Amino acid sequence: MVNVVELQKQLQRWQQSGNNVNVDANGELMYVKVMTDEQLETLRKQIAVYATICDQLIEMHRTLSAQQDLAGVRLGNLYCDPLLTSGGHKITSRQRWTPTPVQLQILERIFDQGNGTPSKEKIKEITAELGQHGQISETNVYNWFQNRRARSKRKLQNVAPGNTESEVDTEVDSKDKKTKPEEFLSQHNITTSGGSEKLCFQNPQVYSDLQYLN
Amino acid sequence: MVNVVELQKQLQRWQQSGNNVNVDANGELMYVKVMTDEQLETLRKQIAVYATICDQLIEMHRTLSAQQDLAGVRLGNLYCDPLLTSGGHKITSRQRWTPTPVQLQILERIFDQGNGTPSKEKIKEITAELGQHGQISETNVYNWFQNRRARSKRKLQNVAPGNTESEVDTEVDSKDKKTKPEEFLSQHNITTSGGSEKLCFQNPQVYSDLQYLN
DNA sequence: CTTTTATGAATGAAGG
DNA sequence: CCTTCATTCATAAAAG
Repeated sequence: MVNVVELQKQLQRWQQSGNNVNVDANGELMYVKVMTDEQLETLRKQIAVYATICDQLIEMHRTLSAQQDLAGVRLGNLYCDPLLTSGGHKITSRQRWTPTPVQLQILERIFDQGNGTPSKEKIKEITAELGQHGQISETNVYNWFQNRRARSKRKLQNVAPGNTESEVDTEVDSKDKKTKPEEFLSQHNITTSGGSEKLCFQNPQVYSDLQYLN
Repeated sequence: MVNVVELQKQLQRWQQSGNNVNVDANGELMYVKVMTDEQLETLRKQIAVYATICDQLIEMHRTLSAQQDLAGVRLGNLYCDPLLTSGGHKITSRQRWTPTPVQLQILERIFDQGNGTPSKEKIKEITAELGQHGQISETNVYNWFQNRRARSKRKLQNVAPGNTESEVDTEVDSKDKKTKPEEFLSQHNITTSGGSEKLCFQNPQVYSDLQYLN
């Protein structure tokens, strides 16, 4: 196991050690530090490992944060004001559509008309109408109806059941929120391309003293 | 600007350069490589930068993927409730497959390769590969590709108007998923603790030739 | 300000 | 393929 966080320390130790020698390289005298081939190879390997880690992390980040990152890009119109920037507050606040009271009213009315099938055509019409009362997109309308139907349906299920069975138990079950994310790292040990050594992050050190974007 | 990906190359160049000299260090002759203090300091700085990047990425990853990641990691995937005998209380956990970060990454990569043909054979292969990173079935893979294609296709809707207007309309493009995440990195230039240099990733190199966990 | 709730959005799966 | 549904995630809004 090559511990990554040791890389710097090791180099530093070497740098501060007494490996200084006088060298007569090109005919003149130089004062340099010396590294054996073995030391050099070790260093090279470790750097390679570092590079691999960075690549992996970048890729993971890209995949995982696709939506969030995109959020900043995709909704070009969010009134995401130029953030206060004073306290290092959140930079990319994902903005989601919120229907205005008028829009909501219209939507509810349409929904109550029973036309359970908001076809593409309908969606366009509705969107156009609501657009006069605030910014909106067809996707918003589509989602609204989807959610509206699903939730009204679920509501009925909760009230209706002559629940003789121990069936419906989880209505509010999925409310756990504060799970800690430490574990993920333990799954990402990797192997250096040039060797068979494994490496891992030393959590306490890696997670501490972090001061980014500042 | 110190480009991080140059670190390895630079070291390699140095390693292969003709800096070999005979040194009389301790009274015996050694054949070693030589680094000037300047070179060494440069290397040290770059490694420090690397470390900082890793830390930042880890932290960002942790922050951004807190919930999602955990979902995948903490309970692998659908976890069969073996506790069903203990009391009649069944734990209705998740019944649907959720790709782990690694799986998702692989899937995205395959998808991006343009081979829009998830043939039977391919599916089997992919499933086998992904199976090493978490439970998965061929159906999962099939569905994933179906959904992925269908939904990425849907981003081609309101493109009709040659909308040169400064109209605040672009909410509809929220369906695009393939926007490049380059930007996120540009926001995370950092400063080395010992200096004032900035650094950034050279995207093409960093994002390419990634072959991890293999 | 912190916690809780309501709800817009994302996505795996099913049906045709 | 496309549409639709069920479930889950994330966040604006409300409550404390």
